[in-house]
Amino acid sequence: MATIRDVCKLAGVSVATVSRVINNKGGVSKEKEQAILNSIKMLNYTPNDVARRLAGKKSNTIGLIIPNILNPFFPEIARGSEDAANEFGYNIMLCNTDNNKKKEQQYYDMLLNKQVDGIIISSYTATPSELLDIMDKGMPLVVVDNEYENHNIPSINGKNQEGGRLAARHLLECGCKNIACITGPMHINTVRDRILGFEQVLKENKHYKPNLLRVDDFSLKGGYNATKKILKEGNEIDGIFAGNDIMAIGCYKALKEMGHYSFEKIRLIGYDGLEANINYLELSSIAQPMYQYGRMAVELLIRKIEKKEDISLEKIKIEPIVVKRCSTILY
Amino acid sequence: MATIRDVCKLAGVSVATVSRVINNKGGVSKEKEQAILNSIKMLNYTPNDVARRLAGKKSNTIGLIIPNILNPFFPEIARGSEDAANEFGYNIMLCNTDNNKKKEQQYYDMLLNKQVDGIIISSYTATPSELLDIMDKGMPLVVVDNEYENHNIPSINGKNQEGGRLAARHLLECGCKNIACITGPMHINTVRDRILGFEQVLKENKHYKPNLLRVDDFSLKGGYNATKKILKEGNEIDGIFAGNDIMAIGCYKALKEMGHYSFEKIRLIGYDGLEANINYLELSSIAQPMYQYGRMAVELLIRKIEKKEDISLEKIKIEPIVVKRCSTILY
DNA sequence: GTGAAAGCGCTAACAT
DNA sequence: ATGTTAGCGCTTTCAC
Repeated sequence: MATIRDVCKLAGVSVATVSRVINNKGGVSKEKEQAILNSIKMLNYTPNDVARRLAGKKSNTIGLIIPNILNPFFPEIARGSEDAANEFGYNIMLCNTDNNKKKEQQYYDMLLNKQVDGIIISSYTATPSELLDIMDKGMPLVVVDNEYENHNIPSINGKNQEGGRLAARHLLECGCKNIACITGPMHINTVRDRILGFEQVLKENKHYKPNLLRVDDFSLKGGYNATKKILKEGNEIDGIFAGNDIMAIGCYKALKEMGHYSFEKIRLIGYDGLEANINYLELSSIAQPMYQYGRMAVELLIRKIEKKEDISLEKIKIEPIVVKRCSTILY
Repeated sequence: MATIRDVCKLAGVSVATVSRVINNKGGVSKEKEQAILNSIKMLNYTPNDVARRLAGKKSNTIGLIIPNILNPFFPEIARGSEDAANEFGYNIMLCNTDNNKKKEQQYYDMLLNKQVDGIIISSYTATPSELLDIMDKGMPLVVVDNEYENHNIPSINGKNQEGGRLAARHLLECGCKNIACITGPMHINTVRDRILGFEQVLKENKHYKPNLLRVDDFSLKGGYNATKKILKEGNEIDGIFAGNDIMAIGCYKALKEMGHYSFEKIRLIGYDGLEANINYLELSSIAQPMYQYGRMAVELLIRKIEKKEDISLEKIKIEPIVVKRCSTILY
């Protein structure tokens, strides 16, 4: 690979002048600039990112810390981040933590050590003080799919309470009166918010039934088991709000096995609005634009990295929308 | 962050001695070694990867080039790679190409420029000579989910012909006589091989019907459309081999819409064996261990990176297995 | 406008 | 066994 020295020899100038040109610093005569540009073309020269980084510049790399790329929620965030990063000339470093604090910590260290320019993190387990520590070390950071109310940590998050309200209202509009809620672990902020909004609307409409709430794994099996249980207990149910689309699929499976082949008697709505490839049952869902979350996180990060803007107060909240499909709208 | 100089000052030795210790080069007295180790602990020192790389060592980073992380096939490869990489102290740089040659080329350049230690690539479009060029530049490389017969390019790939044969045999065993094949584009090597094996077995059993082959997009919609077409043409069909699981889901959807709610009259088998979360219809499939592909690719790469082994002749071929589920085995 | 030279943090000859 | 020093490829200050 050609180095800056090859270029400056060929162009008959010093390294400093070449550096000025490749960094658009100005103060270089037209002739020399042209000569340098030509030499760069000739040699097919690209400045070495590693050396640049060591000399105190950017590494053009962003770390992406997520729980698990196998969870269909995260590829959308990853792809959104990667597309945006690519447009700005950055690469994405992918880190799966399984919500394991030790792995998470290990990745912070690796990313700091590799001197990435910024970190995007989606985690149920990260505490505000851990994140603030990272920011204090001068590492820009944006949280995705979570937020920290009383701390200056920039984040992109859906309005989960509002999403819960939308789900409740939609099921009520469908005529449901006995609505169950089958959800993931309540220690997850987004989950708690969804339930909060959901129950609020039910209470307002006098349809709140506390015994129709079931907590289980955020997985297909979790949705399946919870649904089976709640039905076997003999509860009268005519609607289900599932904590996410994967659980909703599990619910559907359970319903089907118990003889509910159509959604006539029991309506079902999920959360997230996963891509059609995955939600091919076309279950209704409260959709959030995860791909955009990824994009926005990168854009925010880059405002900080490149323009030194203070983004610490930016807590972006995205409005969810109801996607009405065949599990709530009957034909 | 502490540097090697902070450590050597605190320990009262030279940088070289510290370097010897952190690289386990030996030839350091017990006392000094202990002093250095202590200083490292005190200062919470970690050698800077960027500086190390610039001084001619590894960057502990591996590039992963795939078509699209949104395609449920690739998260498994990504997660397998990442897990293995992590165990060896490496990070993964994620690159989505959409099988676009320009993006692919751009990523090669970025990864070379970033001086990653190796590249894993899954691509329908990359030509052998492009890949050999990269290897010639001293960049270790492993191909996943593809292989190049007459070139010394290391690869991890499923035995696709064998997979096609397994699919055909299984459908025949189920009593199918008029078996359609709905597949993705034939310019993809893996696809061609699957069809080859599939047709071979049908021919051997005198059940080959050339007019029952349909090529469409490797997507849910592709499977859906192809199935509708083939049925509307009035073909007598009692079995379908779908090119991958996503297409199989599309087939299922079409079958259902055309009145085939069970698999009694038309059996269906897909390919890949996607994770249960995604294939919750529990369609039968010819399964390949994509997660392992990712792991093995990293392990191979690291043998080359760390032990300088010649891996250019390693073309690993993985045996697929038949996963019999409710779309071929009826209860 | 241009160049020489120091320095980023580390490794590896080469000396001692 | 240990230290000195010259790079790795780039940026940037400081002279000129």
